[in-house]
Amino acid sequence: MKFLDIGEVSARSGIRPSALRHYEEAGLISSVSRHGLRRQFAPEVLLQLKLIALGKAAGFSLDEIAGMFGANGLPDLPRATFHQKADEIDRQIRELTVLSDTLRHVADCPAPSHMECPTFRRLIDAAGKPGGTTGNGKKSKPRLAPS
Amino acid sequence: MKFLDIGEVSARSGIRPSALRHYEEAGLISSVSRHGLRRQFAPEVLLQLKLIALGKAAGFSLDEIAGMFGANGLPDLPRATFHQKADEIDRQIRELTVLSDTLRHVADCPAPSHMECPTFRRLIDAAGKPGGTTGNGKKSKPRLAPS
DNA sequence: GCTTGACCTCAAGTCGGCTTGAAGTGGCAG
DNA sequence: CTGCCACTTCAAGCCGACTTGAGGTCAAGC
Repeated sequence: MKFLDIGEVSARSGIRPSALRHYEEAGLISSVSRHGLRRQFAPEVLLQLKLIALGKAAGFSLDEIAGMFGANGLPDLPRATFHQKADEIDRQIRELTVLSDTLRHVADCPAPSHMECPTFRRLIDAAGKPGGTTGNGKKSKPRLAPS
Repeated sequence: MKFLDIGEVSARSGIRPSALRHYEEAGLISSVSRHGLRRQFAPEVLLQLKLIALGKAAGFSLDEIAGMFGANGLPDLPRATFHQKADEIDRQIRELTVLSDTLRHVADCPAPSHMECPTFRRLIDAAGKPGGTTGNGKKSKPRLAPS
């Protein structure tokens, strides 16, 4: 069995060793053994890391991700939870769509004051509404992978 | 002209006074005057705050948002910039769509090991690609509104 | 057998976006 | 006039997700 040491995992995943150690500490991944001091990772970890990246992109915290995909990398949460997460993301998508539309409108609308443009206000109002979910306390923000 | 003091803005927007002061300091909003010590806000600030919420939901930092919509609340960047931001957001939307699809798949696919499911792997691979876009390495994280 | 260089641990630092706390101000109801 | 209480400022603290740095270990190549 060919294991990977942290440098190789880092090179192949683009994730820094310090972050990988951090993930291991957080229980998101696990090394199969040590070679001397050095962690040895199974190749599957690369796939797990993609999953983690995905979760992060969705705005989940490392803890949440750890909950979804155990250190073994296999998802085993109640299906309903995933649907719920997916719904949450879909809501986020709708908001982003509004934002995108709004930005394009702002770019194109010749009105002197956007605040008075009905289209603009309609767009913004639409953004405010999405489902009253707004009271929670924390939202994540995803951007793609940190280089 | 009827101005709002910070408590009223807070009540109407759901944003804490401390956050509003923070926004003012960051140049995202501005108070029109003071009544004694107290900031007086024009009612338009409520609309501006929606814009800000929108921007945050999109993952922009406060600085970026301040850049898009000045303290006057009026966007006055070069139109091309807005189109560019919109394109960026559209890209983000595509990524989130993949994630949402993946989560639903995970919830529904009966395969014993997702890692071996071709659909799953295809989705994950798709997610991995979106490549080098912003390369910035950091984006903010929105979870729902902080209560 | 000694150097090298990739790895190790642990503590502390960083950054964004606020929140919290202490100490002060001042408009307005009574 | 007095007291209240919402506001004010400023500094410090917090959280998540890492990064950085100091000091240490150790397998392998010369």
